Amino acid sequence: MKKPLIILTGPTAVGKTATSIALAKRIHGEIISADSMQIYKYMDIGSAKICPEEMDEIPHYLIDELEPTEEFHVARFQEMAKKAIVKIYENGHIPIVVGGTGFYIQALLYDIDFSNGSEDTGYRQELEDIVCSKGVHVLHEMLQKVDAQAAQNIHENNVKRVIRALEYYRQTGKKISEHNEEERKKESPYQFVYLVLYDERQQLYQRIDDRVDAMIKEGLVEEVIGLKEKGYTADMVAMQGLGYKEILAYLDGTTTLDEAIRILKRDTRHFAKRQLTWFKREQQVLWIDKQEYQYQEDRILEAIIQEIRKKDISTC
RNA sequence: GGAUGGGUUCCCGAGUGGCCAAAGGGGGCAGACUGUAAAUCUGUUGGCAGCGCCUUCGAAGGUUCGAAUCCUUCUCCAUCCA
Repeated sequence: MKKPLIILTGPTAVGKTATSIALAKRIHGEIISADSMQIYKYMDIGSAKICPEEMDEIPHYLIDELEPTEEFHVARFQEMAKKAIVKIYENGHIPIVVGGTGFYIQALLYDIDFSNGSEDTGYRQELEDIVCSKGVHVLHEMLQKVDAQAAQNIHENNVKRVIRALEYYRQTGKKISEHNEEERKKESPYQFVYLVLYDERQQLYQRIDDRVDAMIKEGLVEEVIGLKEKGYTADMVAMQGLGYKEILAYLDGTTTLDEAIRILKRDTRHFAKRQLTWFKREQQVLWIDKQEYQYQEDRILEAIIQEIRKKDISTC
């Protein structure tokens, strides 16, 4: 019998955190955050991180584990999350993966193989130089020569992905398109329930706007000033998160605060849309439409519990 | 009251006789995604229907084979002079 794994996700600001705590308490779960930003220390307000009081005794993993200077990526997430899962099983509890980073969830759920080498900064730099001097088309043609399928899948303007495909070939001698093809066929090693909290667009966008306003009130600007004072700069991955890059632009005098807030709201909406697109194409997801339950938390929770029971996962 | 500049498709904004349903940007909508993913990238955006038709460039008239583009009047906005 496969081991149980519950995934509770959805677009940003839909209300995952509150529901996750209620669920964890109900089914003896422990929470693993699948969030590319909440892993970082000192970035609390902008990442909408759950605070210790809200956790309400429920153990949380992958929150506040890294310094903003550290790099975080899928492979690392997967490694850390798998360790957390083992620990939770040892505790006799059920792991609940909560967070909005669909890519990370997929990597964990299907145990995608990322074992082939680490990034080769030298080679990447070399490729970036080619883009600068000769343009994106030349780089794309290089990919065309070694992996025609990948070249067809990846638009030449998507330099990051073209570089990764080239890097993959260089490190492994294999085509990334073939690797992806194989990984795609994988079956999940878990007995899982993939829940996506959903709300209609208008409603969601309103919540996003309200949440950004609330973040400003809670001191997002001060938080970013603090990070700046600690020496964290815009070029670090952590500082490219929503809420940080926009406020940083304001602090650097590039925009006014009002403009920064406007952009932040807009970018967050765009982000929510991308998340929804991702979940739509994921297999076996169960959508929990909040409207259907009149936005009542207890009814939403009941619906979730029912879905979990259908999968024969113990909820005692 | 006079002078000048201007009113363009959801918004900003180009276009000064045909190649204009109208550049470009924004926003919206849709999509991709297998080591930066809160990132990166793509498509689409008047209506109906098969490169055809219909409505659109402040309003109404006019010139012309043909107008968002020229003329007339009206209207609104901006700035300046009284």
